[in-house]
Amino acid sequence: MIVIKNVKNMDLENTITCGQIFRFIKEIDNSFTVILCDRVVNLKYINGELYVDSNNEDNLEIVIRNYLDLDRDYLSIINDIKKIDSNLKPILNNSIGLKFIKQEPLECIVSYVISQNNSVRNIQNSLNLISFNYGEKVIFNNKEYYLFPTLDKLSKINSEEFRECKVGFRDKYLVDIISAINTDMLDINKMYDMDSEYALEYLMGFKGIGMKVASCILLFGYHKFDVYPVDTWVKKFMFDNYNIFGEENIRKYCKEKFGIYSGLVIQYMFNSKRNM
DNA sequence: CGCCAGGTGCGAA
DNA sequence: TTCGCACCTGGC
Repeated sequence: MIVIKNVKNMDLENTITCGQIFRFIKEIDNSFTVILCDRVVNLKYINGELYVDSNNEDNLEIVIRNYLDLDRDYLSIINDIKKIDSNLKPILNNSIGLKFIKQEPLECIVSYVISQNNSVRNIQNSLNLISFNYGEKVIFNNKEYYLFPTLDKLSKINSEEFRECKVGFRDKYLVDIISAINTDMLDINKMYDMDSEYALEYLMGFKGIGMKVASCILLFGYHKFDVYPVDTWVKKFMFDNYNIFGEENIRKYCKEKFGIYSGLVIQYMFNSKRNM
């Protein structure tokens, strides 16, 4: 167990449960157990201190600081956005403490391909099945957990085996995309350096990745904050509050108004549906 | 039962 | 280029 002190403006529950990640467990003591790519961690936030327990304590503070993006000043970003549009104050105040989790690109890509036309519960179920069947077993606090499989393991799963993990018609997309990653046709490292617009087009060149999924991958897997998934909730919000209708109009409006913060603003809008 | 879930690919106009 | 539709799965 380690303690990370002086963690300001942290809404751990919202950050974990707002839909960025799928593999977490809310414990009865209000802590959260989260399965990262290489370890299982239990997180508890009390009065500005983050208590972190894990089966693997190597570089634990660094790993968690990076994963939860603790060193970015989200409060000043939120204040900047308020200056751009004061009408967003209620939503922004509601999102104080929401961090953007730095996900592993590979798991992020698989997760969001599965997410298309799917429910959160089904997505979680599929990802847990894939991990159970093909991932490394980890014992933590006397319980068994399964890490998300490595690329090598994933690349050996065929479409029928994916179906057994209840991914449905997305099986073929997964096989093809994972094969592309494995052969560097889809270079998941190169995307860090790509311009957002280019990276979107690049990802959408693969079947099973449309605008929504590509946006989520770049926002959550690569922290490209100028990319924004426009979903049904955001559409409703924009229509109700700005009388703007249609995905393209929403994109244009947000890009002009919020620029490099567009992705954050959109996520705050999405997040607001949960608590307001 | 039928409908829908943080969509996407496909074929038809 | 745009439009409508089918699609695994599980919950309601």
